[in-house]
This record gives sequence, C-alpha cells and structure tokens, in this order.
Amino acid sequence: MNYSVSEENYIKSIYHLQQQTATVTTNSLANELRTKPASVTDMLKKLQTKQLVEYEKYRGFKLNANGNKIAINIIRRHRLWEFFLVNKLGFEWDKVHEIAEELEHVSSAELIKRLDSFLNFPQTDPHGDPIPDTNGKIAFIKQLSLVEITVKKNVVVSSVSNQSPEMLEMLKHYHIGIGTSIKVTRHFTFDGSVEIKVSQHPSCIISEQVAKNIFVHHD
Amino acid sequence: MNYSVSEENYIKSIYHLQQQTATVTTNSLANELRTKPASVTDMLKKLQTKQLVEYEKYRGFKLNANGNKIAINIIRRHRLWEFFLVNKLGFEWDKVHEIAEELEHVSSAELIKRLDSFLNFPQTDPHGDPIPDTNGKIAFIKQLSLVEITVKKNVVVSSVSNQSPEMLEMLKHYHIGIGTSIKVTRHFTFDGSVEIKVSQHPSCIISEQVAKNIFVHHD
DNA sequence: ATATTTTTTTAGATTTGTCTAAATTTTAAT
DNA sequence: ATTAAAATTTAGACAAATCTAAAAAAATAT
Repeated sequence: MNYSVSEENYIKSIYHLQQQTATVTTNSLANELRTKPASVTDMLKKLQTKQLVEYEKYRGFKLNANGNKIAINIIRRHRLWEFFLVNKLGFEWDKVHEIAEELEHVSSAELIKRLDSFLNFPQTDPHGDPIPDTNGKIAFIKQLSLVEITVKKNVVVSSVSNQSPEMLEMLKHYHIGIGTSIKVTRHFTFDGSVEIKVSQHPSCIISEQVAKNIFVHHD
Repeated sequence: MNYSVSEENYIKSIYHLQQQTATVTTNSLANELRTKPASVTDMLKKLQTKQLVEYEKYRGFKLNANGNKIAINIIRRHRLWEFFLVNKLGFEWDKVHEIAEELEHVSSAELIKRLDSFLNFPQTDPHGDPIPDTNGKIAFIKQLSLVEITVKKNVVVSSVSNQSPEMLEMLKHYHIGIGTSIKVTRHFTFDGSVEIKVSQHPSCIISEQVAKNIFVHHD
C-alpha cells in the first residue's frame, strides 16, 4: 500500500511524539505538524479506517503494529538520505533535515535498497540517530548525556536531542558536532554545569541545560 | 517561485511536445499526461495567470521564456538524478525514468548544485540526452540515426528516441544500449533495413523502423 | 458539585486538481 | 456553403487536505 505525503507526515509525527508519551493528543500533534486540531481529527479518522492507528474519540491515539512498521520505514528513508546528503554531497549536518523531509517520500523500495548498499549500510545518521534496518529493527544505542559522564573519561558525541537553530549555533561555537571527542573535566554541583575539553580547543563550561541535550558514547 | 508537482509535470510535458510541434494542442497534452482534455484546459488557465504559457482559447499554447526556463530546470534535475541512479546506484538505464520522475520535484537548488558536482558535472544522462547546465544551456548533440551512417564506420549509440517497453526489450535482445559500439555493415535499399555488428556478437539485421530510432555519434 | 477553562470534535467552507457531460468552436467533407 | 466530425471549453461535481467557527466533551478550579 502507498500513502500520500500528508499521511506519511502524520504517521511520522505520531511516531516521534510516542517516543515521549505512549499516547498522543490532538493538540500536540497539531502543534508538531504546524496545523490545526480540526485537521488532525480529520486525518485521524482517515488513518483509522486505513488501520494504522488506534483512536478513540477524545481519548488520544497511537500507531498500531502496522502504523509503526510504516513509520519506521519512513524514518529509515529519511536517515539514509541524511547520511547521503552529508557524507556524499558534503552538506553540513544541520542543513539536511528539510531536504531529507522531501526525499523520504520518494516511494521506490528498490531505490532505498540500493542507496543503503551504496552508502555501505550505515548504522546511524549524521545526527547520531540509528538507521532502522530493512526489517524495521532499530539498533538500541545507550544514550548517556554529558551530565551523566564521570570525569576524565573520553567520550564521543553521538547525538543531540534538541536540534533548534539556537542549540545548533551554540554547538558550533563550542566546536561540538556528531563524532566530536570530548573529555569531561569537572562537574559543578552548584548549578549542574559541566566543564569539558574538546580536543584542539581550550576547556570551557557548558550549562546543565546544554549538557543534558548532548548524548555521547564511550569510544 | 515554487510550483506544485502537477504544475511541473504540465510544464515539462508541454516542453517535450514543443520539440515536435512549436505549438501544443489540448488533446496531445492530455494524451501525454494521461489525463482528460478538460483538465488540461483548467491547468492551462492557471499556468497562463502564472505567466508561464502563451495561450489563446481553441488555438493551442506554448511556453513563454519564463516557462521554458522552468521546464529546462526540471529536465536538468531529472537527468542528473537519472545519471545518479545508473552510475552510482547501479540501476539499469531502462529502469530509472519513473524514480527520476519523483526525485525531480524535490525543490532544493543547493541539492542539485551539489549533486551535479558529486557526479562530476556529467554532460548527458544514461539515455544519451544532454543535461542542461545551471544557466539552462543545452549542449547541442548532432543526432545521426543508424540509417544515415555510412558502412564500416564505427559509431557509439548516444540515444534512443522511442523509449517504449517494446523498443527497449528489442534493444536488449540485440545487446544495444547507450554507449554500445556499433559498425554498420550494410544498407538494404529494398526495405531500408540495416545490417549491423555489435562487438562480441554476430551481425544482425534491424528494420528501418528500429534503425531510425537509434541515434549514434562517431567515436 | 458546579462552574470555568481547555481540549477535541463537528459542521460547513475553501483550494487544488481532477472528472463527466453538455455546449461551443474549429476543421474537414461533401 | 452547409453539414458532419473532431477538438476544445464550460459548467458543475467530486476527493483530498485544509481551515474557521461553533458545539460537545473532558479536565480543572473553586
């Protein structure tokens, strides 16, 4: 079965919101999709008749097994394209989201199969998020934020949960990107801020709020 | 300005039909787009108000300078993606049209700029058609069909004008594709058929009708 | 427990792109 | 020059996806 761009965007957004809360509300989805609650209700009826969501009036909704499978496939496409844009076309990792948002709706399965192979079956996208495999399996990556890292351990940035332009600007200022090596040198208990050392750069102190959003793994 | 997928398809189809006849009719466009004449009339009014076509009721229509520029840009995108699909992802050259048909509508100009550079600024797509440059300039490639080639000259297939599945099947049978080296060994004046030799294969005779559709250049 | 606020849904309208059927214009045929 | 045929356009309808405004239900506050 084939779904419209609009349907796919709804499915994807429901999936993303479900990572936070098991069941999604009309308002939050409207907000996520920058549309109106009434539109969400309309589309949800449609997705319900297409057997993609469990939906009870006034009670919120969630993807069923079928909807989940489709969501994961869209995410797979999105992340493979992001990888392509950064690693083959040389885009900056913070510039690819919108373009991948369009490319992900190109529907050929053969295309994605070949793209995956061309890219050498990458495990994570440029933001450090795992790329689901053909069967929809998503490698679990233990997410440790910088606030949880003990001092003097070398770690590598694997993902950044807040991707607002303001956050990305700040990261650029600190010379932090996916793959950047970092050593935590000190935790300040007073305000939770963290002193870090990025190789080639002088140590600096980042607020707890920023540290919470930077996820790393041990190298 | 940004155009819808549907608008872009109309623009592209008008452009293609204009290669044959300077002014395009409602019926021929409806036929090309596999839609109904009434739909064509509707869309043409829209394209007229958007200043992309010259259109007079009952009199046919053609792209104006603006429309032409947009058409060429769509074709540029299409052909670059086709090149990518064949030369990077390893698709067969006769399998890429539909996928490129979707990819061509992804609107980022930066994407196409980088794709072009990633592909090393290719001059022609896998069917041998020239890829327009950034300014919309299309390299003119002298098209000689097999019927016009004098015997014993080595030539290389550069494009095939009829791309119906039947034609492509036949070409595959004769081991002919873009880039294939061919030597014309004989012209039969009785029915216009042509004897050719494809390297590594025994000579064979193709009908005038087929020969007319195979364009080559001297190597 | 009732009233107020917030959330969600319904009803009805709008836009885009399409269609069918009927009307109009052009072209071709005698 | 009429008439018949073909091509094109108009009129009106429809589906998808959206919206606004009003109604209904649920959550909350007193």
